[in-house]
Amino acid sequence: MGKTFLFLDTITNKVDSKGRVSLPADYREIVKELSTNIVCYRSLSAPCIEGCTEELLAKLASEMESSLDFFSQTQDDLTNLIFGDARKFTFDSTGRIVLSEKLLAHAQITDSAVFVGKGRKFQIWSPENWAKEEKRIRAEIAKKRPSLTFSREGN
Amino acid sequence: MGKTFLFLDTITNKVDSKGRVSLPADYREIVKELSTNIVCYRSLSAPCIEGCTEELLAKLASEMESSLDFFSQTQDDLTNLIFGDARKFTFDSTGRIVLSEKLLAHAQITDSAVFVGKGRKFQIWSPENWAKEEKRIRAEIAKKRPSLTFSREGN
DNA sequence: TTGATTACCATAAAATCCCATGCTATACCA
DNA sequence: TGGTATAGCATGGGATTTTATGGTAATCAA
Repeated sequence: MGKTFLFLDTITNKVDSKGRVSLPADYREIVKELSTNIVCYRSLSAPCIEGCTEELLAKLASEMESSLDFFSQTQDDLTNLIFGDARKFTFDSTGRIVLSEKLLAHAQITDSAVFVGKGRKFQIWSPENWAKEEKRIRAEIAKKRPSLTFSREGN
Repeated sequence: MGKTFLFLDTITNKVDSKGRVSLPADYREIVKELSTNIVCYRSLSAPCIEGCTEELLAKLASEMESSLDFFSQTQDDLTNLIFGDARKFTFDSTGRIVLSEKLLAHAQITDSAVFVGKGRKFQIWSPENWAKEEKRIRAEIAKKRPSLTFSREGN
């Protein structure tokens, strides 16, 4: 059934005055392969845009579809937040999507966007925020698992 | 197999003196794709209009038929309310539906309508009420999952 | 016939598509 | 191995299509 796919790598592309960005070629490949679409929304936990396949969101929707959930208040709140914010993004023949003003503002992106693969999902950051975030993550990891650090050349 | 479809995004359109509103293009696409209809009714829990595909209501109806659980009586009452209130809305060649006085009044909509995607369903709010509601939801979610909140400075 | 509802036309703005160009990484050949 | 051809990708700009929305005509019911 579900084909395996992973959003990987970290790629920086330019955002032009119309808000257009090239979706990394590998991501486009996934979309075509699964004949699905890309869906993006403001991350709830960080100043970045989050993206995934429409498929993944649809699965979420199906789980909330049963009659037991039809009238649930909490479900209602959650779905409003997620689906109300998310939007489908189709790319043109040259592989670009147009990010909305709302998303760009949330991620503080102006003229460059960093795509960061996260497996089933991916994130889009401004170069500045991503630099900070990456540093934070590495520091966090180093703190939690000092045994993993073996060379200092990276930092 | 049910095709995947999702009502997404938050879109504000004008309501003219006749009660006409453009159904967002993406929503129209879904209706055409599934060759179904849009059904709207007064929300039972909020001052807004709720909408979904005719298909979904049909599914809800069959689930109620076979549901024997403890709460079925209550749910039965709720579905009665919905089915009694719901009406089919077809859009014209320019993509507009005409909302009834009853629905507009319930949602306190005068000259602008905010469509909020909820996955299999969507809601229609007045801009004022939606602003309040969105604030309420975000506060609610933040309370329940404080780990999700972030500060703009980046900690 | 009159009031109300529904269908159709027109226009401006916005979103989308497509062509052309430059760049980069890989393949290929001497 | 080094230099060059090639294919794929990113990006700029302009043409085209869609969409929202105001207005008018046609249809229906009382």
